[in-house]
Amino acid sequence: MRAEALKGHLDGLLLATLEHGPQHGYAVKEALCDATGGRLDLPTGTVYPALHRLERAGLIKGSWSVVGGRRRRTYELTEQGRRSLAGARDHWQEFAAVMSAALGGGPWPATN
Amino acid sequence: MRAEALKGHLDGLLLATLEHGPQHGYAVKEALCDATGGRLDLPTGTVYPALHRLERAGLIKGSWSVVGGRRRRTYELTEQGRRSLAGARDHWQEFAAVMSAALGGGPWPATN
DNA sequence: CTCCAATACGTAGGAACGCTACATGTAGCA
DNA sequence: TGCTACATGTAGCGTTCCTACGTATTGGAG
Repeated sequence: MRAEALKGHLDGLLLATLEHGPQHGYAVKEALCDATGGRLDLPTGTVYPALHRLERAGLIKGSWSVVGGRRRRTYELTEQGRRSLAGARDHWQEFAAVMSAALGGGPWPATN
Repeated sequence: MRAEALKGHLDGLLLATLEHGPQHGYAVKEALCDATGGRLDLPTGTVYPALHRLERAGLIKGSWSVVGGRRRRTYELTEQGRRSLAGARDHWQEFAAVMSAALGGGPWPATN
């Protein structure tokens, strides 16, 4: 998967992962990997800065804890984050429609 | 549409537009605008550098001409460009599948 | 005749993003 | 002892698209 392809779409993925409940960064990364059958195995250098960015933006809220001797920062969606996730889903629909219209080769990936 | 969303996906769109036949830059921009119902109205400062990039990469081939007193650079797909377009479509399918799997809220945009 | 929009090309500079590479530290197993 | 998995973090880089210009022609509105 091309690196640039993800740009602008990562935030939505992270928010969507946190929608299932509070998670720490490493768990988010693993959850995304699992949800996509290993096709989206993000480097930690991508995940952590993105989470920091989301927290600065007020879309998620983090809190430190220690589990099994390891420190964790657990994040959960804020109300604003929930709204942003809904917006991200809308934007994705829009973007996918535009891409499919312009890229051609079958409007929607049929059954795939 | 968020600016970042397009990153990494523009090349495929340009190649797909040129698949219908040779076009000059401005016409490509207009064609994309039309194909998407005006939802993708790219600035020329995005289109021209992208075409230059594709030409440098050997995916398209340009040639100058003059029509109605205006100089035009008409581009057409190279064989390599055709292969790259096929790859771009595959990558888009893959990417869209990953996004839908992780973003949730209905695997495919249903009937939309 | 003048002005402006549309057509048609171009570049410079900036902002944003994700990745690579590295650093730190714990737990657990061979 | 050494390695892997877990868990977090930052600095710097490369790519990409956008904004804001600049140039030039054609043709229509006023």
